[in-house]
Parts: sequence; C-alpha cells; structure tokens
Amino acid sequence: MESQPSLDVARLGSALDRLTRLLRRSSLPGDLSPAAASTLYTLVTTGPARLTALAAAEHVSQPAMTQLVARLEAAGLVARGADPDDGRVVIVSATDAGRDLSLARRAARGEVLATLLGRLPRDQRDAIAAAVPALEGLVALGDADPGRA
Amino acid sequence: MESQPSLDVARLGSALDRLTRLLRRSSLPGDLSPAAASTLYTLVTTGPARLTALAAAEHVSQPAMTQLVARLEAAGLVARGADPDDGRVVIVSATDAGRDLSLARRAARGEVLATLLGRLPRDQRDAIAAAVPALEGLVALGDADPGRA
DNA sequence: TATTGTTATACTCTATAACTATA
DNA sequence: TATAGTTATAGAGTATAACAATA
Repeated sequence: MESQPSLDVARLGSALDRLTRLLRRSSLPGDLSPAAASTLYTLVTTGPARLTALAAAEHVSQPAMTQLVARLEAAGLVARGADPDDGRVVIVSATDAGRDLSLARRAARGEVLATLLGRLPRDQRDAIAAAVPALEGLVALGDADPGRA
Repeated sequence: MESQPSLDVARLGSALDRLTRLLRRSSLPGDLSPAAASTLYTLVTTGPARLTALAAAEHVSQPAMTQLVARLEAAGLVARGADPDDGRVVIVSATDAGRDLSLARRAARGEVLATLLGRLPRDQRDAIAAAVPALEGLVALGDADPGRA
C-alpha cells in the first residue's frame, strides 16, 4: 500500500544490515561489547547520566546496566558519582580515558568507512553524502517513537 | 588529507550504527539471535552450504556454527544432510519453515522502515532512495576486500 | 597428515526475581 | 509505598582446546 517504487525498503534494510556487520567486523581499539561501546559513546556525547536513564537509553535492563557500568568502571572508562540531592541515585560519567577511547573508536571506524567510500564512484559517494542528514532524521524519528521501534 | 567536507564519515557511521540498533530492537517474528537470523538468511538466499563455509561466511568459529545450526535444527528451520562424496561433510539447508520465517522477518523489518520513511519529508526520503544503490556498492566493496574489513 | 566436524570447558553478556536503601 | 540500584541466579551465545572420523 505504498507509492514509493523507487525506495525498496527490503533492499535498504538489507544494505544497512550488511554494512553494519561489515563495520562491526573491522577491528576497533578497546575491545568493548556493542552495548558497552554504545553506552560510552552516549556518555561522551550527551554527558553524565543516571544509571536508570542509561539503561533506558540503551534498551537494556537495569541490572544489565549495573554490570555494564561496573565493567566500564573497572576498565577506567567511566566513573560513578552520587547525586547530592538524592542518596539513591548513581551518576555515571565518562573519564578522560573513556572519552579518548570512544573518540578513537569513532575515528577508526570512520577511516574504514572513508577507505571504502574512496573507492566508490564519485556520483555514488555524493549520493551517500546527500543522504546522511536524512538517515539522521530517520534515527531521530525512531528514537522519538518508542511504540514503533 | 581529505577533500570531502560534505561527507562526514563519523556522522555516517554513527547514523548507520544507531539505525541498525533501532531496527534490531523492533520486534521481529521468530526470536532469533542476530547470528542465527543472518545464517538463516544466507542459507535462504544462497542455498545449502557446508558447515565450515557457513562459519566463515558468518565470521564465527566452527564450534559456534555447530551449536547455532543445532539450535536452528531444533527449531525446525534448517536441516542437516550428508555429502555423498565426502563422509566428513555436513550440508546445511533451510527448511520450508526456515525460508518462510526468514522472508517474514525481512518483510516485518521492511514495514518498520517504511513507517519511519513515510514520516520523513519527501526530499529526505528521496535522498535515501537515491543512496540505496551506493550503499549496496559500499557493501560489495567491503565484502570483496577481506583485508580491509 | 590434513580436513571436517563435535565435545568439553570457560567466559561474556543478558534477563528476571528478590533484595536493600532512600524518598 | 514507590523509586534507584544491587545481588542472585539462570540462560544464550561465543571462543579455545582437545577429540573423533574421514580423506
């Protein structure tokens, strides 16, 4: 029931899937699990957060986030602090080492992508460049609508 | 040392990552792990394969693939057969139920994507549509170059 | 001997349930 | 009572090492 014959969602989905697996296989510094890398990245980009908020943002259970943060803390990548206004709360923040590692991982993956992009015909590279804001918009829509995704 | 200020690879990488996580958390039929879903999809699209070849294709160890196939077999999604020419070999193939489930998952994910895309401004939707062949080209490059990814 | 696959074992990561402490 | 977080326990999924069977 759609009117977009030019946009084959199955092809898009498959391409996204395979591209992500491709990037995931490329060796990145730090040896973090996907959830750990994502959590660290969230902390680096959006600042300190409560443990419960992190669990919700990363779509894992609260106990899972407790353990994940414990692992990241043991690795020196995050620090746990208290909330002066509420004794129950744990505030998690990235350490300098955590920030550096997250940025290094992001850069390393960017290089893998850049290498592949550099071997693509110019018009295709341009097409991808033009689609980046739209892809970001798609993510924003998905994040804003928990009922759908 | 690059000349593509218009293509921010870090942004692209991050968007791909978040988009894939978004799609992955959308509930799909069958309750398969990512590796199981990918293996089944490979069998459905490229036909029966040896266990060792599957392990290599999915980038998991041979024992991991033995267990993965055992789980898929227990679920009735794949069947194990013998190679008449070589008694050591196990040939894995998707059953009808496995093929149906894989196609249903693909369709369901397509619907999630289509819903999100439908809420995007038309020009952004067009930009993504225009980039699909280029994204596929990127995947092809990555698959063809095992040394890089 | 080399190759195909399985079994044994251990580790990471996750979830649910039960618990503690603070509000 | 409700909320923030931890601890206990169990299960899925993976890897490496050791093994069995076939070539």
